[in-house]
Amino acid sequence: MTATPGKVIVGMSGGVDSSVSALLLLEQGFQVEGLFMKNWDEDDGTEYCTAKADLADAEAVCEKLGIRLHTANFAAEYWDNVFEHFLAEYQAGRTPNPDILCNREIKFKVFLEYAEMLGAEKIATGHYVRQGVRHGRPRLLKGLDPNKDQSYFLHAVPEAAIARTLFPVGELEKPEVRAIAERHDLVTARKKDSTGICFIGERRFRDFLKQYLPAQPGVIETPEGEVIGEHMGLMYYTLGQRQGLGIGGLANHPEEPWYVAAKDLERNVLVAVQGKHHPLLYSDSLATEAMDWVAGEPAAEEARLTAKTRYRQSDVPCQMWTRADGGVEILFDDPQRAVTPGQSLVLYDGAICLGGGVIRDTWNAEERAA
RNA sequence: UGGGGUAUAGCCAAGUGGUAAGGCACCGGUUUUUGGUAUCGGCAUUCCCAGGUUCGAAUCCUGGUACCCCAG
Repeated sequence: MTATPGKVIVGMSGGVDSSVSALLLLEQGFQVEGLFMKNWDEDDGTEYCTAKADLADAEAVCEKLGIRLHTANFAAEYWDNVFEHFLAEYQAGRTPNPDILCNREIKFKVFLEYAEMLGAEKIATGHYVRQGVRHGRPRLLKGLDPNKDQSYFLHAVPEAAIARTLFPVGELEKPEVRAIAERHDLVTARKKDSTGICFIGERRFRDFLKQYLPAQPGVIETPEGEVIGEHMGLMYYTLGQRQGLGIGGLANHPEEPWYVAAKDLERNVLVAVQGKHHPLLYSDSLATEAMDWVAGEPAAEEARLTAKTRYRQSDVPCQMWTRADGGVEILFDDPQRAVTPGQSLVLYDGAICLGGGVIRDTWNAEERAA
């Protein structure tokens, strides 16, 4: 179908950010329509209710704004292109970030194609990111509100998809967004921010994973090999984790909490250390799988940049080297806590999000020397 | 069945006559479009049991019980 100039489809989640995005685009003169996606077929009653409530909220907002709301179900694509990878990663002992894939594979691919089919020129989402242009090319920039910046989640989206997307709330801070919603009497104005895996929602994590993967219990050891507890299955734990270890007070050990330092898949042993800043929790270098460059290409073969190893941490200075296999190697100026394989390293040049890749290996200074 | 020691919350552990510290674990809230992290709050009317002394006992006395150590 030929694109209609000025026609934008907004991904409406039923939250305040997408609600205000649609509103702002209308005020800017775009021909706006909404799309509510349901990409997870519920397996229990509780989630069914929240998805239903979200749809109802999206409908209410669209009615208020006088725009049309489409609905679509991409559950098959979500399962094949996001969820199966998610499960495979857990099975391999890593800690995946499904929402990064969800953006690349669903919101900025399937949704974008669907919007094109509806005759839209562009899509829009409620993400807190901005766009800029550098050397004549579109750039993904951090959101203005440092507390809400979501560029980490969009680093794997292709440059071309970013160029066709509008991010109306990226130039705002969250309180302003809520104030705008309040002023226009949108039902989502005071709705709590959603959390949990996108489209799946908040779950009791262990119970959720247990439905898909078999758990193999084993023991928890110190790095010295002392058995100090039992784990319910390595996949339930991630590096740096404190909650859920169930290790109480031990005679001849300090009164400090225990954290996951490593997973020994071969022996099915979880290795824990005591104290939040134990050296074994830190690493100063890493290597990634093949990178996704939202900026189109690596800045250079070697560069001084900043990077995040997880969402909601401030980016820290590092040295980057590209590798022939498409991955990069990173050396941080300062050791970073709980850098976790499966999570993504995302690189920044100032406010520009360059791209990122899944962390494959990590090392500390001693390991590099060896 | 000789001697010695210890019994306080799920765990570690303060407290030796004045009305049960602290930590870990766990549970709940907040933060958060992953998993985590962080943060706030909750968590022993009761100190192995039964008597006794005392105005008052986890603390002193008596008798049990359990576990540990040494020696047999």
